[in-house]
Amino acid sequence: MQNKGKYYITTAIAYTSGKPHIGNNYEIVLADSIARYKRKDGYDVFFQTGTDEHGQKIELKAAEAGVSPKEFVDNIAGVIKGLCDMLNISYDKFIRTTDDFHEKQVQKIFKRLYNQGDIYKGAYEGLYCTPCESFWTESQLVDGKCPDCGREVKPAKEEAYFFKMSRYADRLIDHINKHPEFIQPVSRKNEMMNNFLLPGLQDLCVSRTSFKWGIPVDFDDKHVVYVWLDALSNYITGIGYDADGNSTEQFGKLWPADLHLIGKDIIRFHTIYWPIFLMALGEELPHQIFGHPWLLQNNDKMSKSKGNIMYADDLAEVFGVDAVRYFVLHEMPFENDGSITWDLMVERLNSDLANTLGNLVNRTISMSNQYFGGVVSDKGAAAEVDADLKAVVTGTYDKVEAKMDGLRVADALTEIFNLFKRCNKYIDETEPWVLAKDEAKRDRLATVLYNLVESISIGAGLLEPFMPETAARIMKQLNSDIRDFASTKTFGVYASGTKVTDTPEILFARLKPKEIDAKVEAIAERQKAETAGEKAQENDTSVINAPVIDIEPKDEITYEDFAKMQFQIGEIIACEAVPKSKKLLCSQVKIGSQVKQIVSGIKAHYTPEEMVGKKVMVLVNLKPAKLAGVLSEGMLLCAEDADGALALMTAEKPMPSGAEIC
RNA sequence: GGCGAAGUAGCUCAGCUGGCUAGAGCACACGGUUCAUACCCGUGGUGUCGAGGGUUCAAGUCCCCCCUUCGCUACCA
Repeated sequence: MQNKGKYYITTAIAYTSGKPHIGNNYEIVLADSIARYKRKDGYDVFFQTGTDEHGQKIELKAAEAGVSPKEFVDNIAGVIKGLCDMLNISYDKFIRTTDDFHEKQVQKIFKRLYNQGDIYKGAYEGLYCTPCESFWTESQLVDGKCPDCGREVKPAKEEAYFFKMSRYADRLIDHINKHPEFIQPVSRKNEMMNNFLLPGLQDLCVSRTSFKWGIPVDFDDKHVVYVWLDALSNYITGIGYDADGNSTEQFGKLWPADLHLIGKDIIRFHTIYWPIFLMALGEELPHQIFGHPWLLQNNDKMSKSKGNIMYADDLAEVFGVDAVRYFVLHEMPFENDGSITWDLMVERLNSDLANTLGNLVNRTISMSNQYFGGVVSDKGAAAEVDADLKAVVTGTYDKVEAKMDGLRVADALTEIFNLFKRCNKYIDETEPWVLAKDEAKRDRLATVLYNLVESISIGAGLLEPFMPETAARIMKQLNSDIRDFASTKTFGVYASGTKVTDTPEILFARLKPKEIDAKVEAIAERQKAETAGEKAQENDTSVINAPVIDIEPKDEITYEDFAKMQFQIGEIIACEAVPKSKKLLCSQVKIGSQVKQIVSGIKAHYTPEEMVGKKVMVLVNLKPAKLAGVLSEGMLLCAEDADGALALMTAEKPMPSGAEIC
């Protein structure tokens, strides 16, 4: 194949807060298939993946585990890299955001953007609404007041750096409109335009002072660079970008990226903030960003304590690496989420891999051995039925190519399997076992088997980017080299007279769903045991390493300020979800002899049933307000942890409804 | 509440700018075959194309309204 130019593809970098499950690994298998395909198709491919290793969550998790953040991420990054290698991921570069060169460049980038005036510090002082905990731009204010609650906005207390997004918004809108392929699938493009770009972009906070585990802002070391400027930059730092203009030759060659493959949850950051950062740096924008759907396990939430998380290494142990690759690639639709279960895995393995492909290779080799001692020769005894077989087989590359151009990887695989199905049909059409009984048809029989071996070779050549091990195993049994794409378009390349193996190996063994039950059960038990172990460990270290949370201090208040607030114990006597709202619960709260209706955003943490009967802390004299159209006459108080989990405040000893809290 | 997507055979889904008797895979049933991993090949669907209106010679495909599910977003006192 001629050189078609460079192709730079990336995945999102994986967050090192824990071991990723199969739903996370899906992305990198998809990226690997595309990378291998493009490479084989004549592109000079550079494929980068890696890990995102900073942030408060990791700082906390490391503290919980009683190790330094660096030790923590070293461990997880090792696990993630191990999974990549296990899955045969052909990455050219595995970048870690704790890599020295990355950290240095992020600092330089930050400084440069600051010097250019794209990043500014505390410019929002005076436009911060404390009750709403929101920053507002001048244009968003209504009569100079908070557009949400109508109250005065005050100077911000949190010192932070912001990126002036609005400066580039129009250019980005223009770019998106002129490049319809930029955001894939297109439905995502509309979401970005309608929700963020057209209503007006807010500036983005790009630094934090509330935790330390990050890249320090070198000219103001109270601050660390907040996630996106750090993480997204990996796409350029990994290939030798330099913010001072001394980028490497490699960077000049590879940038802009041809494809950023990411999950649909982070499309906003890749299609809005990242392009704008690049514009600010004067670099070209990536050609395409594909926000792929998710691979879900049933509709069941995966959790370790339930023992139902599917990890790539467990799956590979039961089914084999290529079966896992096949499954995630085949089962994933282009736009909607796919689902994975053990039963579905078994079904796909049996029908596609064992029956259609494995059995085809096996029966072909068996016949060659049986009739010709394994020697496959083209005797030129053609017949009419051969024409269609050859047409289908040699035409498959073009079909696959068309699908891959549109990133329709699942459909590309289907085309390849259609080739194998056509081969099975060809066996029925030619009936080699009948030919074998007639000595006069020996040449014809040889030719039929040659045609089959040649067809399988072509199919294996096409299959290689998706299932590299399988392709290699097939060609080893056929005693020939793997085919390049060019030679999959010509029939008759397999060397006539080659002897295939006389001990055909089963490529994929059929499985019965029951056979894997025991293995699945063992995996579940192991996961449960691990969580139990982790919990025990947490308890052991909880006294010395208990995680703590620091929040931004608010202004000092006087006793008079405090005395204005009336807190009482309230008993929740009824509770129901607020219709048409996703997060709100509406409770009837008995406070002394009166009953107040209070709406709270805690649906994700408590069910209405759980709420009823609780005696909780209530701020009683808060001005009533309507939430989602429902009147709320007070506030239930909760504690909130770093992950946003909520816990209602209750009295330490039983207290009657209405008791004052003072 | 705003914006958007989807609702097609038991299951998973294709059906582009409207056009001939609405398709594929899996599962199921029957028939054929035996080289092969009880495999392969063939045959089999009266599906209200979510409900109801409308445009048109013609609508799963366009318009209106409704229902359901999902995504993004807002609210979250």
